[in-house]
Amino acid sequence: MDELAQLGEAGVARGDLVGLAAGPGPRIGLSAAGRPLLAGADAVRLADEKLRPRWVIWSGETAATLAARGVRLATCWDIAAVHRLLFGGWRADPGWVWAHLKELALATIPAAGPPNLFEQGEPGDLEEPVGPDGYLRPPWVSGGWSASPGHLTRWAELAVTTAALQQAGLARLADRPMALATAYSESAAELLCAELSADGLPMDRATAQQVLAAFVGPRPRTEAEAARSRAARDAAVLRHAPPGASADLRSPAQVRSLLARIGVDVPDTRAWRLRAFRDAHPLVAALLEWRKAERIATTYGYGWLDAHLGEDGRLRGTWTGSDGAAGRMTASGGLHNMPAVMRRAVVAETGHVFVRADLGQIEPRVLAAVSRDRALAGATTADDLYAPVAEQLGVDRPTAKVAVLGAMYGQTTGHGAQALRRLTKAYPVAMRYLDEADRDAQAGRDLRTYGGRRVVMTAGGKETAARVAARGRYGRNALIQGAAAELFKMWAVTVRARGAPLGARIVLCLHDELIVHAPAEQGGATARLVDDCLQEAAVRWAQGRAVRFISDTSIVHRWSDAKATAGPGDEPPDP
DNA sequence: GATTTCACGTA
DNA sequence: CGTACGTGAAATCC
Repeated sequence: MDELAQLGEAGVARGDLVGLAAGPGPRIGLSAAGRPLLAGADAVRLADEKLRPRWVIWSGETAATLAARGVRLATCWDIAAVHRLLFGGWRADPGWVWAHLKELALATIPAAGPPNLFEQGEPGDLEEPVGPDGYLRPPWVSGGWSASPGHLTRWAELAVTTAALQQAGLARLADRPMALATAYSESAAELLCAELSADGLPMDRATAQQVLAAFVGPRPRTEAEAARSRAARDAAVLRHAPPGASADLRSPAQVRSLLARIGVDVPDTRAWRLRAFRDAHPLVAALLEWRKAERIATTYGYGWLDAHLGEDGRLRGTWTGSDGAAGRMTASGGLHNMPAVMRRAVVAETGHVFVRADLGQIEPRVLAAVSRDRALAGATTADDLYAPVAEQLGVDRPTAKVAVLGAMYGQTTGHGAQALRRLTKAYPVAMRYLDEADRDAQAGRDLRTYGGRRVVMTAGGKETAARVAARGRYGRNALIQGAAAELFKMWAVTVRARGAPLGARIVLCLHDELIVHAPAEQGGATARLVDDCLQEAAVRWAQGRAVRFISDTSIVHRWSDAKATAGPGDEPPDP
C-alpha cells in the first residue's frame, strides 16, 4: 500500500511517535518524522502490524473512532490520559493540556466559540492551531474543526509536538522512574476502554430475565401490572406495621417515622444500621428484603436490561481509563456494580470460555512494593500474606488483617491501637510511607503515586478537624489504590497484547479482576497467559523489589461459577 | 428544572 | 476497618 511505503520511507520504526488525527471523514491525518500524510483505515491497520509505531492520539475518542472502523491499534500515546497522569484532575482537552505544558495562565485560556468556527474566526485560524498569544486557537480545540487534509495532518503533527513535551515533563519526575512506563500502559488502557465499550460483556438474556423474575416477578406487560407488582411487594412489608400506620417505603423520612412507631429509633434508615434491629421486629427484616428487591427492580431491572443489553447479547457501558481520584478504571451501565446474583447471566458465547482472574491481597502487596519495605516484601512470598504478618506481630490472623487494612485506610474506630504499635515496629518503612502520605494530604500538599500520577489535594472550605482527617485518609488510600490501579492496568494491557493472537479478548475489568473471553480450545493457553502476564507486568512494574503478586485464575462458562470453589471457611475477597 | 441527599451495588 | 465509583428516587433549591 502506498501510505505504508511512505511511512517506511519516512524511516518510521517500531515505537516511533506518529501523530494520528481522525475526523468524521474516511481519511486519517498522520504525521511521521515531520511529514504530513493521509491514509485510510486499512493503511493504518497495516502500518500498525508491519511497523508498529506508537500512534499519538489526542484522546480515547480517537481510539473509539478507529475501533468503530475496525482498527485496533497495538499501542499508542494518549495525550489526555498522560495529561491526567502528569497534572491530575479530569479536564484534558487539547487547549487545557497545551496551556499546562507551555506554562500559560489557565484563567485566560480562550474559550471555544460557537461551532461554526473556521468561517467566522480570526485571520490565521485556518492555517495554524497555535495563536499569537501562545494558546491553541479555539476553532482547533473545539472539536468541530474542519476535516480538510491540511487540518488533519497539522493536528496530527501538533499531537506529536505535544507528546514530546509530555515526555520531557515525565522525564523531569526524577523520583518516579516508572512514570514513562505508566504513561505507556495508561495510554494502552484507553485503547482497551474503547474496545470494552464497543464489544460489551457477553450476557444471556433469558438467564438474566430468569434472575429478575425470581426477585421482582415476571416482566410487567402494562403500567397497571407494574403498579400491582409494586403494591404487592410493599404490602409484604406493611402488613407488619401497626394498625393505621403506613408509609411510602421509597421515602426514607417516612420509613424512619414508621420505624419509630414500632420502637426502632434510628438517625437514618441505611441497611447496615437496620441490620442490628433485624430481630427486634418482623417489619425490619421484611423491609431489608424489600430494599434488595427494590434495588433490582429499579436499578438493575428490565429497564436496565433493555437499555444496556444489545440484540447481540452484549452488555455495554462506557469505559474510562482513569477516574478522577486515584486512577482506577470506571464503567457506566452498571457494569461495575451489577448485583452478584446477576453474574449467573454472564455466560460465555458458544464455543468460548471465560478466563477470570483476580489479584490476591493486592493492596498490602502493592504497599510492600511502593514503600520498599523489606520485611513486608518478605511476607508477600506467602500465598496468604496475613499468615506471616500475624506471626510477626504475635497476633491471630484476623487481628493482623484488620491492623494492616486499618493502617492503609486510616482506621478511626475501634481496638487497633496495640496492633498498630506492633505494626509500626515490624514494618516501619511501610508505615512511614503511609504516615507521610497522610500528613501531606492533611496539609493540602499534592501527592504523586508510585507510577507518577498526581493526586490534587484541594484544601479549603470549612477546615474542621474531621475534614482534615478525612483528607489524610483520602491521601493515604489514594497512593495505595492508585498504585494498585497502575499495576492492574499494566497487567490488563499486557493480556490484551499477548492474548490477541489467541483470539482472547478482555471483556470486563473490575479493579482487581479480569474476565477474558476466549475460544474454548484456547482456554488453557489463555489461563496460563493471564498468569504469565501478571508476572511479566509485576517484574516490569516493581523491578527488584522482591514483591510477589498472585492471581486466582479459573476457566469457567459463567461468571458465577468462578467462586464455586470457595469453602465455608473462606472469607469474602478484600477490596 | 437543576441540584442535593439518601441509599446501595461493586471493588 | 475506609476509600472510590455509578445509579435512581425523593427531597430540596431556585
